[in-house]
Amino acid sequence: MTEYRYPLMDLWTDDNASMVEGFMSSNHSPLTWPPSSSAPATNTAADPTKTLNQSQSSLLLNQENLQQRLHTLIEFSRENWTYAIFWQSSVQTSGDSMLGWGDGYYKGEEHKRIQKMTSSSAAEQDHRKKVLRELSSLISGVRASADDAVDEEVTDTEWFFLVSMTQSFINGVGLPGQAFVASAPLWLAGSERLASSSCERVRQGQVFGLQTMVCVPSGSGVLELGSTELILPSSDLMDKVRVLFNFSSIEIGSWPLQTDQGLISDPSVVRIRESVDRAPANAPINFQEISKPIQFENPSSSSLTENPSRNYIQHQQQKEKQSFLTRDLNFSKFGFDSNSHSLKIESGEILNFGESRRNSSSNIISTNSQRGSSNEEGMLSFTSGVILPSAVVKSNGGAGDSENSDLEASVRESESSRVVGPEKRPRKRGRKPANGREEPLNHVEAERQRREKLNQRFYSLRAVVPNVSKMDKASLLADAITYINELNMKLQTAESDKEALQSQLDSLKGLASKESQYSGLVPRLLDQNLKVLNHHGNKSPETDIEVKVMGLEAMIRIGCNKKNHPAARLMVTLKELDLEVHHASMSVVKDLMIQQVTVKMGRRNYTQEQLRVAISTKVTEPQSVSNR
Amino acid sequence: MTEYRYPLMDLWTDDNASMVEGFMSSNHSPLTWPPSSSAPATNTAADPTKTLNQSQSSLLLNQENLQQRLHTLIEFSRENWTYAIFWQSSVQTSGDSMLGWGDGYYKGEEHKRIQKMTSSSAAEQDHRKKVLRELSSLISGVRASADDAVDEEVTDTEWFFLVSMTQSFINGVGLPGQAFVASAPLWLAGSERLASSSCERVRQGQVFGLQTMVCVPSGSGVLELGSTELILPSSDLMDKVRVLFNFSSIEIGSWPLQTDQGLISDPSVVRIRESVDRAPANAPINFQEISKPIQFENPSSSSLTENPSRNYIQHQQQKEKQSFLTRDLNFSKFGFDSNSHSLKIESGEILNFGESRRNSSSNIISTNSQRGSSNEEGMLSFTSGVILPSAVVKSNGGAGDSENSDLEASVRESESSRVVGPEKRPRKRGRKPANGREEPLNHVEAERQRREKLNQRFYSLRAVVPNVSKMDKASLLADAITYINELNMKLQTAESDKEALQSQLDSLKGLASKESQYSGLVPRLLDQNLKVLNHHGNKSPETDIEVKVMGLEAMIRIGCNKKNHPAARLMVTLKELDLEVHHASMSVVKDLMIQQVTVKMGRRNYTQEQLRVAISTKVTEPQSVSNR
DNA sequence: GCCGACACGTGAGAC
DNA sequence: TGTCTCACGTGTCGG
Repeated sequence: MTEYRYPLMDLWTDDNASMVEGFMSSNHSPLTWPPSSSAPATNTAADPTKTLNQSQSSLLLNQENLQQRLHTLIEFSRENWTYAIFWQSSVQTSGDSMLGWGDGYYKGEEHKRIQKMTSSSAAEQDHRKKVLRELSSLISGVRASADDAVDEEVTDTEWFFLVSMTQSFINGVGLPGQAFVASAPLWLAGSERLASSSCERVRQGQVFGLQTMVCVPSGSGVLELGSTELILPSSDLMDKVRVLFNFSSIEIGSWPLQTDQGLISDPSVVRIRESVDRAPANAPINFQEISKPIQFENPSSSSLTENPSRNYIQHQQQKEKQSFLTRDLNFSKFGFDSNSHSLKIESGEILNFGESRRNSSSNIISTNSQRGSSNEEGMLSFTSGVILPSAVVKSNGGAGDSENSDLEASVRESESSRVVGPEKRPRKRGRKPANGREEPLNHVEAERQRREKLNQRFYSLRAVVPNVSKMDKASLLADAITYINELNMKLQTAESDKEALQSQLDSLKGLASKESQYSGLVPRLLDQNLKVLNHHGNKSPETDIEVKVMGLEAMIRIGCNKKNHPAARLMVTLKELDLEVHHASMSVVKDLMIQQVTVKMGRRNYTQEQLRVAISTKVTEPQSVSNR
Repeated sequence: MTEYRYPLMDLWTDDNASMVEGFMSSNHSPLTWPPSSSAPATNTAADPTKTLNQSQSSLLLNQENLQQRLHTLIEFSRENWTYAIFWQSSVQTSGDSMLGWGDGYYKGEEHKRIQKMTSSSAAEQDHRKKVLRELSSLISGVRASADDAVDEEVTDTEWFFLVSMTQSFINGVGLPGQAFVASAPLWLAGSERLASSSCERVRQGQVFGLQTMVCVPSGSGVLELGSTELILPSSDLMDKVRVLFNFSSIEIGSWPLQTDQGLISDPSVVRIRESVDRAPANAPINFQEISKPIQFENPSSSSLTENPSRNYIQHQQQKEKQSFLTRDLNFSKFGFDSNSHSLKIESGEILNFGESRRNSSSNIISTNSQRGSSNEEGMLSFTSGVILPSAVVKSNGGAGDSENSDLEASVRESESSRVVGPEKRPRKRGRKPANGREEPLNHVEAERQRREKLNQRFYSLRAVVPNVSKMDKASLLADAITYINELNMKLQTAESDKEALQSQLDSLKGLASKESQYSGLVPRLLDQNLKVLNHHGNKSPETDIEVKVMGLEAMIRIGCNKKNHPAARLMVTLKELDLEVHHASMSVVKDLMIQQVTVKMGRRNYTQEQLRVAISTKVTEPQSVSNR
């Protein structure tokens, strides 16, 4: 595949600034999380050279785009989700798989703004504000008005969302982990359900006012949604997730309703159950230990493939090796060094190893400003550091964690553009101090960042446009244009179809209502169908299901109303459960259809109860989206 | 509005070349008009300063995008349109309004390829080929293999489309003009209807095999569609036009069916009725006379607004004034000068006055290669020249007309990159011949064109993405991304709604079908569904299907391999066909599954053959992955 | 060696 | 004033 690589960066920092500002300052609604909020993500692999190869698969999650998708998912959903988080999976050097913060979008609770604080005490509130204030002060200098921040209340869910950034789940731990390992969505609705969960995080969510939490595995991670409202499972959400997060691999079309217990086939996978959540808070963060073993600093040991662009990276590493060391060394300072108040984030600090070359005058460590990169060869695997202080609800360690690279960037920036007092360690190496004039050098940097930003956008676009033929920028744009046109077209067609159907329906309704005989039945049917429109699958009352499992064979007998093609539903269900129909017979008596099927279990073995539950949930669901 | 201006260019010429090639050469199907075909357009105003202001309204039609939209409109339409043309409106200095060629997309007649020539005589065919050959020779050098062009037949509609490029309509003349003036769509269906039209063009269309012609006013012009098939009016098309050509102003939502006569409120508007069409063919084209009075050459007389960017234009004009003159002077040569054989079109010749500055080394007249610009301050209003030879079906005047700026571009190009024999007039002004070395100069030019192309794409993207906030490139990209996501979302929602409605409808139909009176609607619906079903037709070999229809009941027997859940497929198929299962039985013998089903037909009545085809296509389809 | 695509540094306009 | 965006010419890489 000879495609051009676009550097995969996360975000441009002007949006960062707005995020911080939006969250901190009082004149913005603190409940509306700006679209670009994010925090360091976990990377997909600790070895950057491996990640480089991965980055050439064009389906990689890219942060910006991720944010957009989360945004779209939440805002266009019928249900009122409070937040969405994408937990990004990664493989540690130890071989463990881990889910860490990928990106998140916080919408907030709509009607809670007035009677804001329901559960949290004033002390807790003070604590939160304090943390945020410290965080804010760390990033102060972003805007002049940042000092008067955090006088706004911090809602429970807001806080829950915030601290989520620090969490991670190893090897199937917790709700996201379970969903990921089982490759099956988990839907917890109802406070009791949440409260009784085995997942500490879920219980905490319940404490913070959540009533619904959902985890949907999707591609390289897990999508988590939470709501303070009670939201029942619907295929609608699944469809949306499939559309927005279609990573070609995972099929989430049909899924039995599951609790977070059960259905995890191999219990041994859950190794370190909740150990993360029980890690001590306030643990000092020493990134030094963690970043050291990362191969990134040892280019000679990671010559896996002779990828030409990889040579760039290595070359880049050679040049910047020492800077990395110093950065990592200084890294533990963040959040504890009160001198960093004066640090300033310049817009557009972007981690930029994805770019191929730099000319000699610019061996800059252009770090990603807001989030650790989760998707490019440049990512530094700070994630291993993120694991440690997870679930830190107090002290600035937790919150500050999300800002580490930001701070790093600001450190670098302060070196390059401002004259900072001498440090113990030779921090200043990042930039050649003298290159003649100083002003154009900054300009150069700014321009570089602008280019970077643009490229970032390009890559994001690349991710949402299917079938981009030539990886070429121009072709990409052209394809995007045609794609948009096609989408408009399809949408238009779909909606005119919808209209036609609706009118057809209306006329039919008019007819049907004239019939005296059916007038009793029609309203019910309509009702039921309207529910279908709302995508809530409720059981029709008069369905009885009998399942008998005998060894590898099973017998299923269902009696139900003949409407809505129960035979099709049952057969599709069996197909999805991977049950091979051995014999089947359906008969209709008046309005009742009786189906009797014998199946052979294929690769999967279900218990009688599992089978019964799966079939009954699936079959009584009016609408299955499995076929299309 | 403080937005950055993107240069509004029409097309990049590599696509041009492919267009010419695709149309000319024999190894490409000549019926498939490449997506980038186009021809000189009329401008929206003769005064460039006015146009400049217009160009800052972001809704301006841009050629490339126009082409895309036409493409989309045709290809995604249910009906089988043969071509689509957008007639761009413009205001002459005389105050007259005029519709001229904006852009066109030719799809062709699908099944006519074999028995291609139906009406045109061999002489006519020769004539067409000759014209095309001359045209081809004019542009020869584009590709090495361009010499053996035009041995393919030129179909009637192809020719009709081609000569349309030369036509224009003043003040409500002709079908497009009437539609434009009346702001109402005109739909002519049926040969008689066309033949009896007052519009010469329409009658000619009928002669060339069209059965349907439609003109829909849209924004700054009129969209014309034609088809060799009989297509009855539908709101579907109108909707599509509204979506694709939504210029915010014109509402074409509901409209009475109208002929081309009548409904023009002010008959006086139709001033020069058909005078254009009756202009003598073969009239020599003297652009000199026409281009002279155009204000464009007289910047001092057009100081309407003190737009800063306008200063650029004027400055630009000052610099290039003389070139324009020479160009226009030389213009009449095109198509008659056999010496121009050796001219070459290099890719990416773009009319480029929209760009603000050029450094001193590049006072180039970068002309638009294929089409005259219809939308930017740089447009030359060649349209006034185009009027004259309109409806010229013979002589190369008609066809060559569409290539004038192309030729101009090639002239310029030949000057810049190749050493051409000395011309009578000082053509060479376009480029400073010496700037030191020669090789990097070409590189510079290439790079410039590449940038131009990119900008062009950007602008096109800008046109299809609504609500682009900041005109900034990066923001544009970001907005495009969110827009795509939103579209996907909406589409998904719409389709699930559609599905829900459909099922609702199905269930209701089940009820209503008991009323015998309402089977009149069925055939159309059925047809539609069968088309959908016939979309894919790969049958697996060892499936045998037996269908017997007896009145309202039908019996289906299928024997096939038990793999891939044939029962589920059959049941889903029956569900989709709205067949109510009365009884079914499936049994497996070794690898063979035998299914036997009796169904009752609901609202739809199928013939035995219909049912058999529908079921077999559907059931033998392994997986229907309609989306993506 | 030519061509296309890209990133880069740079000067300049806009706010 | 700085900040941001842009177009331009150039060096360079890969096909």
